[in-house]
Amino acid sequence: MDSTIVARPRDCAGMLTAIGDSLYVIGGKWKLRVIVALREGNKRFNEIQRTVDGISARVLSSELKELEMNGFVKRIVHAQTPVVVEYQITEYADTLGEVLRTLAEWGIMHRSKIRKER
Amino acid sequence: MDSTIVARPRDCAGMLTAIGDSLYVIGGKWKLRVIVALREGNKRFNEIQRTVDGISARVLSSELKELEMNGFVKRIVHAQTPVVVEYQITEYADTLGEVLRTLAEWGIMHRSKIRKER
DNA sequence: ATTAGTAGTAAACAAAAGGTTAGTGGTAAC
DNA sequence: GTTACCACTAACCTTTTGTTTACTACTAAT
Repeated sequence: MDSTIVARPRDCAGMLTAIGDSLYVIGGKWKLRVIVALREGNKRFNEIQRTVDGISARVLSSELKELEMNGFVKRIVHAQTPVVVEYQITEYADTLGEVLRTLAEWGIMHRSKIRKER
Repeated sequence: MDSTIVARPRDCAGMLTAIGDSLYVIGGKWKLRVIVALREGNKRFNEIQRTVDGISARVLSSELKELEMNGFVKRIVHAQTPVVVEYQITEYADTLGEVLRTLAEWGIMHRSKIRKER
């Protein structure tokens, strides 16, 4: 048993720092989308770029570096002709499963609400 | 029974558009934090600004306008001396409950992981 | 009488995020 | 022999986001 606030941030302050922590790592326009693309089994740079609609090579490159630094992705270089680079999703990225699920569900719900309102 | 893809986006394309839809509305640095602050019962402009650490008046003002446009917040003006403005969270904002919960839980988990790694 | 709180807005600016274009050096298909 | 794919990256530019300061016009406390 621990007495520190750890599991359920019902209080506003705890909720705010916890959500702040999440957004610091997986916030922004692209990070979650790249993770979703990789969960499907996509692996190569251009493949990811084709899957994640609208992302530029420059931005994808920097997002992948940050995702690697945070332990969501492993970069594997096959030093052959031509150089093939694989991006592999890690087990740690699986901890985002619920976040992705609830976000996707909410997105679907919201879209259908908008459709009805027109 | 409907045959359209609606409930569970296991496929990557559906997941990507659904998450895109969510981020379009609740993405960015501040939106979810302002919603969390309002869920606690906070209501007035300066009160929200004090709760959401780091937000400037200008940004809070524009975030509140967007949140109002998207149906998460109602702005209620009590035209008295001095003018008091209440920001009330709507029922629709409650649909974000699960999203907030999973994000907060992940944030807590991630922080403790980082702590262990040091 | 000064200070602080009420809810903001305008202006000017800085910083962060993102887009576009062009290019590397090699292979492989048409 | 031209085009296209591979995995990027540098340079430059635009857009978005955010900060700071100052200001409104009135009230309540010290």
